[in-house]
Amino acid sequence: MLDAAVRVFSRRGYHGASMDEIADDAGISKPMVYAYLGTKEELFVACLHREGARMMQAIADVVALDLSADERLWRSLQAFLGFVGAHRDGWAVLYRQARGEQPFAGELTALRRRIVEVVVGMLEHTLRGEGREVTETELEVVAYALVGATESVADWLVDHPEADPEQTATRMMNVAWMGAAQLLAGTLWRPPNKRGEAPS
Amino acid sequence: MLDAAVRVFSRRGYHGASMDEIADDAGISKPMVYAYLGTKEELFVACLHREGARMMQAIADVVALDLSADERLWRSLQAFLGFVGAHRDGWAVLYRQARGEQPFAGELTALRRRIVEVVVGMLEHTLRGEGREVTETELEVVAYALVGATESVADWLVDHPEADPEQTATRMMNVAWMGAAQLLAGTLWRPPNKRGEAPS
DNA sequence: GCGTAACCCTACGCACGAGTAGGTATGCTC
DNA sequence: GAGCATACCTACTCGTGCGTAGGGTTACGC
Repeated sequence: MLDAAVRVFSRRGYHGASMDEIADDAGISKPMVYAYLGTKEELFVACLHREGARMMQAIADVVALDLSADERLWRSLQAFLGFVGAHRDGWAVLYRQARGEQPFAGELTALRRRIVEVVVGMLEHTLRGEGREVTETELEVVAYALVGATESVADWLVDHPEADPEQTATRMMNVAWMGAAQLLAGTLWRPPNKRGEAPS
Repeated sequence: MLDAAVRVFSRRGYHGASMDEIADDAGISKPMVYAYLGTKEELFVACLHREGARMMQAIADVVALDLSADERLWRSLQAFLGFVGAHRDGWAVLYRQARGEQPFAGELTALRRRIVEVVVGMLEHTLRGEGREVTETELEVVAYALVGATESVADWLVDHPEADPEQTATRMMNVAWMGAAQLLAGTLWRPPNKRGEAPS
């Protein structure tokens, strides 16, 4: 039922998808779709929520495990990339469609916010262990960078079906974690200060 | 003229924007829009090309400079984030709208491909200098990760107008470059191999 | 067998917006 | 000043697709 909607939305885009086609794909008629799931907008939101919840679940399952910081990150990346690999349609709906349409951008932002919070939590947890202090904004930017990097690689993965999600996760680690490891160790990169600018 | 189109597209989205509104915003009438810029689709492509070209130019200008690897990356990040900060509408059109719509996804993929190639070039150039060998795929994944991370941070920047693009670029460096620095130095993260999996 | 109710369909109304036809004003040529 | 071209607008046609009204079909009660 929702599956059909997700398929069609992912093929045609939100606007390109007609309720007729969704009904057709689901093997029922249009009024039934309206009876069960309401308007097109409600239907799309329902898809969004289900796919989003599934994704969060896949990640949360891994984060909940009691693992070392690096392995937890690696496993999360695997979970995320694995999920995207296995639910390409859902991913397309979530990230390629929802983002552009104002009515849904908010939903997506909320989802992403939850993911970022998970990542911030992981970073914070590790930092606490190391006894270092970092500002909230700092963490947020880093988390956004990690999440964005992973999303981008997920996109790449969708376009390269021959690639192995697990190996890709490992490659991600080679950028993300090695960078984060430096940060956690307190090594900072500083801009060259040639023109005598006053540091903030 | 195109400016008005970019504004409206960024506010309403591709489908949400009506030619009437674009004409109105531009201070002319609809037939004039058709006379000057053709159909809605052609108009959008024109916006895409202009904004894309501007962005590439902003980056290319910096990449062309003869700089050390880290400073070049940092300056590129600054150029990119600075551009996004200064052209939020254009960015919204490019990345939030074009991505979801099949007719334009190709254009965007091409643009992104060019950016990735620039990044791959930077990485390769540096690696050559270090005398190390890495596979093309490896580089591509890393480049996608960097580009994605930056796009994501750019999005964050759009939603946080109070943030300073330059400082944000520096923060990005703290993830991207410190990670890349490890890679360039040949330090690799390897997955824990608890369950006796055969390494590939 | 007939009423009735649950269920699902075909076929439509209606709004919206892309693209255009035909008219009007302003300036330029002779 | 008549003829003409250029620049622009108002007002329309027409397709498309969301949402629904009203009809057919099956199953059950009496």
